[in-house]
Amino acid sequence: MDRRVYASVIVMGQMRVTTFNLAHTVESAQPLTFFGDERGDGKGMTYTHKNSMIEVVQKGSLLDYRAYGNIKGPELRNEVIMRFGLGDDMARIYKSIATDAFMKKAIDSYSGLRITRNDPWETALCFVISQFNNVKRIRGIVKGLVASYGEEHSFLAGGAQLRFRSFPTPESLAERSTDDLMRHGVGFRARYIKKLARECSESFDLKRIEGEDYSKAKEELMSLDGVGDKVADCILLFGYGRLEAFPTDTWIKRIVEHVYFKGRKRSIREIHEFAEERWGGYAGYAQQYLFHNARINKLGKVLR
DNA sequence: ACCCAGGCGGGCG
DNA sequence: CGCCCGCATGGG
Repeated sequence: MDRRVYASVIVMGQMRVTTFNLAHTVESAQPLTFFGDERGDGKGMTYTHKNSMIEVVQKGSLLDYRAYGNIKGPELRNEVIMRFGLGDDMARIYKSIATDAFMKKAIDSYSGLRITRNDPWETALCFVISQFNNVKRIRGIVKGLVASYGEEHSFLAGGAQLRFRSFPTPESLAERSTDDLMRHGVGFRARYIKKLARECSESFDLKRIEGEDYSKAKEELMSLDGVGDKVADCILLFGYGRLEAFPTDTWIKRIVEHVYFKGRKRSIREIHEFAEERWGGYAGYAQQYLFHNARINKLGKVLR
C-alpha cells in the first residue's frame, strides 16, 4: 500500500448557519454516519473528502471548518455547504412538507437535520452494504473497508502527525477477492460489492446519472447487481441530491401505513405514489425526518 | 435459544 | 404484477 506524505497544509474558515443541527444530521444514518467520525459531544465530526480530511465543529449558529490536504479555501467552503445541504431553504421545505401533526412533530424534534450530499460511488457502496443489516454493523463494515483498502495520507499538523485513509476507490475494491471482502463481515453482500466496484470502475459511468431525469436514473442504478428500489433511492437522495427520492425501507413502510393509512398494508409502489402526491419534490426530506424520528424513538416495535 | 437489522434476486403462480 | 424464500453476521 503506497502512502502519501504532505507538509502541513491546513485551510480553515467559519460560516454562519441557521436551521442546521450537525448531530441530528450525522446521526440519521446517512453516508457520513457510516464513514465519518463524530466527536464525543456530538458537536463536531471529521470525514474524508477526496484526499483531504475535513473537520467541522458547530457552535450554535457558527460552523467552524478546517481541512488537512490539498484543498483551497473557496473549494473547502463550497464542499462544506454542499456536503451538509446548507444551500437548502429549510423554511420553504418545512412549509411544504409539514402538512400534518405527525410530520410537524418530527420536524420540531429534529429541526436542522439536513440531507447531506455525498459522492455517488461512496453512497452506493454504503447502501449496498446497508441491505438486510443494521446501522451499527454497516458503520463497522464501512470503516473496516476504509481502514484496509483506503489510500493512506499523512500530514504534519502543529508538530503532530495526522494520519487517515481516504475512501477506497472502485478500482481498489474491484481487485479484491470475495473472500477478502468476506473477512470484513460483509457476508452475502461480497459478490454485490465486487460486481459494483468492477462495474463502477469499468463500464458504469456514475457521472452520467447526473443529467438524467429521476425515473431514468433510478432504472439505470437498479441495473446494478445488489441495487434495488430502496438502495437506488438512497443513492439518488444522498449521492445526487435528488430530493424527490423517497427511500422506502421497512421502517418507512410501517410508519407510512400506520400514520397515513390507518395501519392498512400498502405495497412499496403505493407508498411511492403516496409520497410523491403528498410531499412531491421534497419527499426525500419528509422521508429522512420520518425515518430518524422512528428509529431514535424505536417506533418500529410500537407499530408492529 | 431466538429475533432482528435503512433489501435484493430469483422462482413461482 | 404479488408473494415467498434464502441469505452472512453480530448484537439485543
